[in-house]
Amino acid sequence: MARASSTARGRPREFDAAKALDAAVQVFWQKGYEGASLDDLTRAMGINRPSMYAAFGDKQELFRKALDRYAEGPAGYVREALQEKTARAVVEKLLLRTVAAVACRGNPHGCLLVQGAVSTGDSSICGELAARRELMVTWLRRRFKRAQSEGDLPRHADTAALARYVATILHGLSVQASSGASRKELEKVVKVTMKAWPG
Amino acid sequence: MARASSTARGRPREFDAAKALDAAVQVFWQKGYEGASLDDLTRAMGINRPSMYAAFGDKQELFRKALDRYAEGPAGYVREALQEKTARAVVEKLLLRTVAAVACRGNPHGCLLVQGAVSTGDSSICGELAARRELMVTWLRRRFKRAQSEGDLPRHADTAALARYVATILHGLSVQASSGASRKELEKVVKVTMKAWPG
DNA sequence: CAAGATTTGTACCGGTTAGTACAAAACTGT
DNA sequence: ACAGTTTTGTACTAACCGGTACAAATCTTG
Repeated sequence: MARASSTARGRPREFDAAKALDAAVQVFWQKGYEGASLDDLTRAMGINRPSMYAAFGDKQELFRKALDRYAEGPAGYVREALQEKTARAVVEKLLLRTVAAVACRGNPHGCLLVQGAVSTGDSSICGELAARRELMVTWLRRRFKRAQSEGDLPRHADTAALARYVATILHGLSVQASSGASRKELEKVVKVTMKAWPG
Repeated sequence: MARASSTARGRPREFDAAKALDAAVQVFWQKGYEGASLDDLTRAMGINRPSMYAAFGDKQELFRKALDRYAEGPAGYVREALQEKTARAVVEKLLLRTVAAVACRGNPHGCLLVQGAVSTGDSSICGELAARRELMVTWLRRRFKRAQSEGDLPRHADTAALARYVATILHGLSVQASSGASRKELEKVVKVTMKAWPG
């Protein structure tokens, strides 16, 4: 781990770690955790195996770092969406940006947190992904409670149920995209959802 | 392939092919296509490898037969649900039975069509699953069109969008279940969905 | 120019994968 | 009883998996 930039000793690395990680994200995104072999990964990253291990650790660690990177990059819109003014605006922005992300040309179809592995032999990875998906439910529930206290969501609304409902659609959109649904089709799904939204 | 029951010649097989296939369904359901190794499968099926190959073909064929079996068995409720009298009843029954199926104790959490593989190195399997998931959208769209002609769904409703919407929730429920959501939580999601359903 | 530190490329390791060859076993028809 | 047919169990293959040993290459420090 880079010694605080004091002075880098030894042979300097010849690749951009951030770019390499982005490439790894793409591979995991497309092939999932188990489907992505180290050959796939290192080829896409443009580095050889020992360089990968030195820079990122083993495959699991690389995957976790890819998840972090994904959350900041391609899925960075989630934090933005949660900051919208009303619960309705939060949901609409979250869903529309998700549609744009999962049905985008140039990117693998679907969400990495779903594509990565919904079931696998590696229960550690499976649990990690489940936990990260559950985080979305927690964020939504908190945001909806705030919305209640701010008056833009009915007081009788079941915030936990609504949060789970939105997360269900969110992850459902990912599956639809990986089934080949187009962006326009999924935008209609968002339209249907919003028409029914309380408030 | 069994010669029409004329007279079975040669050594008779010592296992029940249907039971063995059911066991394979369970393994694929729990571990996904790639995660399920032939050792896992044959062990659960109670047979050895050559017997499996002779009876079911290679791993892909076994998986396809497991999908067929799944559609008739654990997911057999889908056909029933589509025969309900109104679109609303169809959706409610479909979603509630899905919740019961994906969050059931004793069965792997989630739906085989999602758990099986949403992304994998084997694009053939991935496409097969995507196609089977898409079938659900087709069935729903047809059913909703019928509902329109029968008057229990508004004529201005976008049947394609509604079908995609319900399929989105359906597959989303599977992801939620594999993230650890309880049956009660998911039943609340269905409640939220139905409250917003037109008609 | 050395000495120490770090990265890079090659080549390998043991373990696991899907798939199969082959012979023994268990049946039916003659 | 014998020939023909099919299943069963063992043992194997070739390819691939994640991970690593090792030496050459490239840097900073003294």
